[in-house]
Amino acid sequence: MTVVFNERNKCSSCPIRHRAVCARCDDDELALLEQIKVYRSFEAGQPIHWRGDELTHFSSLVSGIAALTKTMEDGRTQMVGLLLPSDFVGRPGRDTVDFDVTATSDVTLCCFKRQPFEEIVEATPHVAQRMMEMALDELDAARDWMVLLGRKTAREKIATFLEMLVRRSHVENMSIPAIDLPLTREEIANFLGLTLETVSRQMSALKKEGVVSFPDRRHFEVLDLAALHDATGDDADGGMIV
Amino acid sequence: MTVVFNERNKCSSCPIRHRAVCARCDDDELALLEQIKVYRSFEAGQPIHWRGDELTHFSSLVSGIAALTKTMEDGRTQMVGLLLPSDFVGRPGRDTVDFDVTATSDVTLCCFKRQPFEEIVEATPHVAQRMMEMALDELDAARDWMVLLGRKTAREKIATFLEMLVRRSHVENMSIPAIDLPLTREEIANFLGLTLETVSRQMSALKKEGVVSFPDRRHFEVLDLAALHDATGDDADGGMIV
DNA sequence: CATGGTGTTTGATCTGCATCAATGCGGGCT
DNA sequence: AGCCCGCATTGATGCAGATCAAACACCATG
Repeated sequence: MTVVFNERNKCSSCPIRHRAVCARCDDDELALLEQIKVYRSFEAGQPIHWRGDELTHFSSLVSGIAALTKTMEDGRTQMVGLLLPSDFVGRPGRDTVDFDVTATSDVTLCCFKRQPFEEIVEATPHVAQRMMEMALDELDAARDWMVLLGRKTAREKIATFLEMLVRRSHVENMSIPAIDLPLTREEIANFLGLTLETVSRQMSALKKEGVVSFPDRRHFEVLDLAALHDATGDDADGGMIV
Repeated sequence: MTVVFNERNKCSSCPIRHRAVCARCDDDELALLEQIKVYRSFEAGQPIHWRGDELTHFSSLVSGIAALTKTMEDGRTQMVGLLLPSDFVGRPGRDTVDFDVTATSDVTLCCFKRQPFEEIVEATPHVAQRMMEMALDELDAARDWMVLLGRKTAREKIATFLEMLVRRSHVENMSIPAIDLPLTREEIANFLGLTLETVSRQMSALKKEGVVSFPDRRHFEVLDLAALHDATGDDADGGMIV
């Protein structure tokens, strides 16, 4: 399971770094987690996990971006999840996943060996509960995503995607900083069920309209947040949870 | 959470009817569940639950079909889940859902009052574990669905949908019985991210090719299972879990 | 048996996005 | 500097599926 990024997942004070696992753990439990913890690094583009392979670790993303993708026989691929720092990968009770996990930028993971981790999950209700909470968050995100894929126009898809990035980057100051655009055009296309050309065209259109600007390929700034939101097709408070 | 229909969810011997809840419960736990159980009926087309309303019950579907849908401001709607008999609705730890639940045929639900049910979930690890298992099944289904919505052609969508119904109806004898087609063309369209006209056209095409036949609006027969599978775009053993 | 209503099929046309193709841009290398 | 290579943009064209519109099947009801 992967999990949405939001404030409540963060836990900067903890060695394991993620409230997902540790917020309510006592010292003994934390010590246990420390024992089975191991860091792993991946370069941009490197596969983290192949579809169908045994999942030997649960892990949480410390830095970088990773993508969950499914690919059809003929090569069409669809992203089915996007991992940002503090997101979690793992499926209690399952030992495989049927999608690929790939690092789209340099990634470091904090991994927990599967078996001991599952024992902790089973033994401590609050951890099990947290895992359930994360699974449900993920499910909500997947459902919003389904609306996007099934019913939104290319323009709406792009606007929704950019707005999601704005929300996830939760900018405190209102100084319109450049926001990280962590994927290539092709990856964005696979995320949104489009082609890279359409992604590029729609971004150009939004730029021409003065809604956003792109200082470079890997960043963007929102110039008119209201206009961006209008373009998403979402109602006032709704939108993707991802 | 809703959950996929498959054999392991069924539990015909049990009063609550669903292994989802009861398979590993002892007599005391079953008695407890019996106490908080109440049946509710809905007519075809009737709303079971509105988006945002408080979820007062967990329930499992005893008979009929229900759909989870999300609707955009301008009326575009996308189905994000389909409930068949033995499927489960409920989200441990959450009290609302952000989609509508509607009966698409006459429906009876076996409902459990929320609070006592959650207490049971918290107290009995194997029930909590089963809930997690169901959430993950659902997540897998949602992800397959995302590939369908984002990357498949209309023809592939229809074929995948029909094949899913075949799988879920798990026909024992090979006598090609008429399989239930539990949705209107419009509902199928909302399921697949298409228009009803396109659904109708693609079904006609498959009929003309001798892949399937439609004895009436609400049933179909598979004449050439291999051809149907070829049309899905899935590889040999893959496909939707739903 | 006509009547109306709902859901379905089929046809004609339009259009948004995919596809094919060329050009542009920036960053790393020799 | 000059070159290349990966990625991005932009243009021209085609097509799958949407949209608009009409006919049709089925069922209930008077």
